[in-house]
Amino acid sequence: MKTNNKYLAIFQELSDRIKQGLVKVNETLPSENELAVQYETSRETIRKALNLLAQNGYIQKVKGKGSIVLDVTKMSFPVSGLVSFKELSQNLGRTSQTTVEKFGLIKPGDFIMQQLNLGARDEVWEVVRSRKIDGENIILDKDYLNRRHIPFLTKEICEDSIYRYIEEELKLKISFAKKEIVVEECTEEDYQYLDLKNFQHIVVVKNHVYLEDTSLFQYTVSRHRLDKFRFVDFARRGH
Amino acid sequence: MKTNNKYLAIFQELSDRIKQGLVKVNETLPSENELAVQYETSRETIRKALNLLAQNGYIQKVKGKGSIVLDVTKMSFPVSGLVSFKELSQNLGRTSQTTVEKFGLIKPGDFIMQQLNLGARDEVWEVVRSRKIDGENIILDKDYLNRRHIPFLTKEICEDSIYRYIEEELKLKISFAKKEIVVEECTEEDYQYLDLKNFQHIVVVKNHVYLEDTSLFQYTVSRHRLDKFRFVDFARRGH
DNA sequence: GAGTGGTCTAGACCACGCG
DNA sequence: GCGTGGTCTAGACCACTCG
Repeated sequence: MKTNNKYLAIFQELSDRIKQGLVKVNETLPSENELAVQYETSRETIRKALNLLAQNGYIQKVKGKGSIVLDVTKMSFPVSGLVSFKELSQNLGRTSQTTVEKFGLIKPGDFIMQQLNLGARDEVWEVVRSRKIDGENIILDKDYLNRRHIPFLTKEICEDSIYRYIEEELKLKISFAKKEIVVEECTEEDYQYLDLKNFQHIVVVKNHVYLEDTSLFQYTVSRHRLDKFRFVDFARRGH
Repeated sequence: MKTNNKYLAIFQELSDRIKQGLVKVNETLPSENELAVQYETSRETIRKALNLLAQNGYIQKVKGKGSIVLDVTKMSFPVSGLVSFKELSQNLGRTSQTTVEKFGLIKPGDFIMQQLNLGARDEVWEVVRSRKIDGENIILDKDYLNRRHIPFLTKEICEDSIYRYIEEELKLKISFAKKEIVVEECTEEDYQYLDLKNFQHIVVVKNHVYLEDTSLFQYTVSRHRLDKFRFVDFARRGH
């Protein structure tokens, strides 16, 4: 939202135009020199903006030719990166509902202690939430938050969005995550909280989430019913 | 492998050091100004290298402090991005074996025509390969390659690596892919070629792969046995 | 040969963390 | 106040595409 940054503003403007289809797919953008004149800035600043566009799949830069606009409509919606459920469902525009199934401050067991690099004295917030989409409980989110970073938390916050609270109220900066996707057998807990039909397996997304100062503050497990799971990504081949 | 690029060379050197543990986790790298002196280059060039390190999860840059080294050992290895099976299994260092189950030039059906944006006259190479790891057939790869881009192909090439052939022999530049991960019910074909035990579902990774000139040349479906599937990624939260 | 993007430079000013 | 990374500039040379 900051408009201090010239290159971010340019990136926003160009990506919006591409998303809205105002620029034709497979045609080139104006050259870097032209853009530099148009935006009254230097070429390096334009290049920063264009590199962002390329990283996010909006354009393909070809040496000697120009920056070709890619078809971004077919992507439907990239769900890679680090996005909270509330942000995700808002983007999807689907009716969704969150139920807090478990909430409390606990002394972590060995597994969680290890996942969060905790000492014997540390406490964590344990939050288990089910997500209902189009009338079915489909996702079970289990969060473990280090109390050192999140001293205070309520059930009401968890019903809304933990990330919103952390970023807007606590002013902490969530920075990056190590993410793992695997498939596991359903547990009793899954059957208890989700509408699982006859599925015996469940897709599990595990996240270790870090703050800007590189401290690990959250371990999250997101369990998705097989038939409703979808992960979309844009990948570049690095040379 | 090119060492023309100063910033790439610096990125390689620094990432190697971090991977080998020669730099301590949670300590900072030398400052950008120091590195600029050490490598006899300008600060912007150093910053290009450091940005690459940050994007790939090696460091976290903090304003006013420095570039903090992250623990890259716990990542095992990120399998995101765009990597062929041969490259992947080499990185894993596991015994693996590829069997070409089907190979030929076909007139594509409606579905493949749509996936590859083909016309009525176009032909595609259809390649079905099973991958045996540690004695079990676990992955079924189905590739569809546009003959306009790959005029010639042999079974022997498919037994080795199609990507190696495309990049090293044909000198084509594979550039980016749109990737989707879902879970589907097993098909007859899955049961025929894979050691599926009693699993009823299978993880499916679908890729649309593009060349540097943004032309779509390949549609790939990679079907993984549930219990052996694992996807690891490093994600940054964009603001 | 003209135009494109890719790399690199040497400087400048700013916002932030820390003592 | 000092050092850090973040942004921005104006210029340079190169490799590449295309007519």
